[in-house]
Amino acid sequence: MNSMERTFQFLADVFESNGSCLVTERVSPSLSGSSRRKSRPVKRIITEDDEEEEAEVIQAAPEPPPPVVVVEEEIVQPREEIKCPAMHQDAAEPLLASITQFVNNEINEHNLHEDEGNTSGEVFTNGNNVDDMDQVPLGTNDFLKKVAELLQANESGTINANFLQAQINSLKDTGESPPRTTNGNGLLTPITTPLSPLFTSPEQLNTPEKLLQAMMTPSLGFLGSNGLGATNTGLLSSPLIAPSPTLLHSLMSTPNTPTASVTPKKAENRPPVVAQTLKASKRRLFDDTSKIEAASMSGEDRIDMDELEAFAQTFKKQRIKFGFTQGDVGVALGKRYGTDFSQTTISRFEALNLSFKNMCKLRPLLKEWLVDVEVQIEGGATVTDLIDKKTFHNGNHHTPHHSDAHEIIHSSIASVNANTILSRDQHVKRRRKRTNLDMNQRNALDTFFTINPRPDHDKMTDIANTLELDRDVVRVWFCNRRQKMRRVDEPVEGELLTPSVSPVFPHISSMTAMEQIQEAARLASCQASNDDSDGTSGSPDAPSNDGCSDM
DNA sequence: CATATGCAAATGTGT
DNA sequence: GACACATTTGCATAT
Repeated sequence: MNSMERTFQFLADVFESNGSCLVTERVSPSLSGSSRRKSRPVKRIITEDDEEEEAEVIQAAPEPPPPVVVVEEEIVQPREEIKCPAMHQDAAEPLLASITQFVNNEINEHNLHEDEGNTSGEVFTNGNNVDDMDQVPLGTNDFLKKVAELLQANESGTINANFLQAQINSLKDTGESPPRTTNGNGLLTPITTPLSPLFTSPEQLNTPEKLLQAMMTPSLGFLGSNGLGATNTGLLSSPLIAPSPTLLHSLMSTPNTPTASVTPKKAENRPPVVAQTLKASKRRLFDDTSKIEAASMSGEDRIDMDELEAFAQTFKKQRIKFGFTQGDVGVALGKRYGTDFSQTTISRFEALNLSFKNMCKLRPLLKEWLVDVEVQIEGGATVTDLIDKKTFHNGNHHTPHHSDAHEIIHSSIASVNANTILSRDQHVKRRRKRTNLDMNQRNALDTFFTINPRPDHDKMTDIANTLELDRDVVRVWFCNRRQKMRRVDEPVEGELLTPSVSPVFPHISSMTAMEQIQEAARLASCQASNDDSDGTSGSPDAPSNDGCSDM
């Protein structure tokens, strides 16, 4: 989608959202706690339906907005709460008319007088589409240029509601840019429709003027050549003058994608616990942490985020080009750094589905690996060679034993000058392989938890023995379980949550404590596949009998 | 088969 | 060492 398409698409959306709120309410971002999870993915490539945070960071930029041609301050400032009355279908027309009028005014005022445009502080470095606008003299910003382009095509000095609507319809129907050719509907009538009475407050983004201003602001995504915004280089594109992201979110909001402005249940000193359930489904944009981090950043650092995105993109491209799968990369990294990563992690990295911090942490590793691979290939190595090596390593993957990893690295991966890295990563603290609890173990643990969520050391040991699990695994399980329970117990508004105590056993709730204990013990012993279920070791029943006392 | 994602295990940090 | 809480990471499985 080019800027014009987006612009019109936006308009189309606006008019299409019957009965919907053009600008949805949004609570103060700083407190919104919309992300209950402290750390959320960095992904910031805005997709059509992204409705949350994102530019908060940018907005927090301390720098004052540079002098700009068209963008007025009022849209540089807006933040926090933005509400508006719902815009109904019948309000569309007046609004459309207003927009049209506004555009006309803007054009007249800013551009049509100017000749070859690009006068005052005008910068259009991204110059997308500019070239094919031969004689469009507009010089204020892309949007107006587009409008002018259309006008020109329409051979009219003005545009009107019908024309706009036609463009919108055209866009909606074809999914393409509105045609440049004459629209020819005799659409030269100046607009006379007054502003919709629905939009009156200057504080809100509910006037066509503001809508347009928003649209004309590259950082809002309606203009510019891509969704990254990184390539918008003109003054108007400067993130520093970006209007509140709130605007964007508001603008992008639809009834179906409510701005998840979840009110934090607790004060900032104790951030709300995250219910990962919902969050995980939509890892996206900047999280609170990122915002904070980014907010404290200045210029260059912030660019880093763009670099991050760019790198992720590049990385993926190269990776694919070289024929590596995500899993391959994960393993390769393991060889180099002693701690391999899963396909999942690589996938998330590429998709920017990691926290900002996490992205930053992984980037250098991936970067090095990529560089080495590139060097090797340039040095004559065939992709096949690399893949072979890679494959070879894969073979060892299943024996992720610390020391082994090093051997492997030294021997085979030598190709990729791992030496450097290795020396630096002698520590190689391997992450414990994720334990996969089977159903019986889960059930038993849940039951134990029901009985006593905080078993002491001894009970923990008993449970571990009973379930044939590492005591640490059990301990961690209880920790995580309690964590989960807290989340459930303190659900944030609007969150779907399951009962705190896992209903693993449909019948469990009707059981007495003792029955539950016995059941747990039974399961435990069953799954243990051992013989001495009669408790010669005293384990099966021990934890239960003792443990139940406190419940 | 490769990649994306839900859920939760493991880890890090501070107390 | 244990706990709470936040965060990272990966298994299992969906796409």
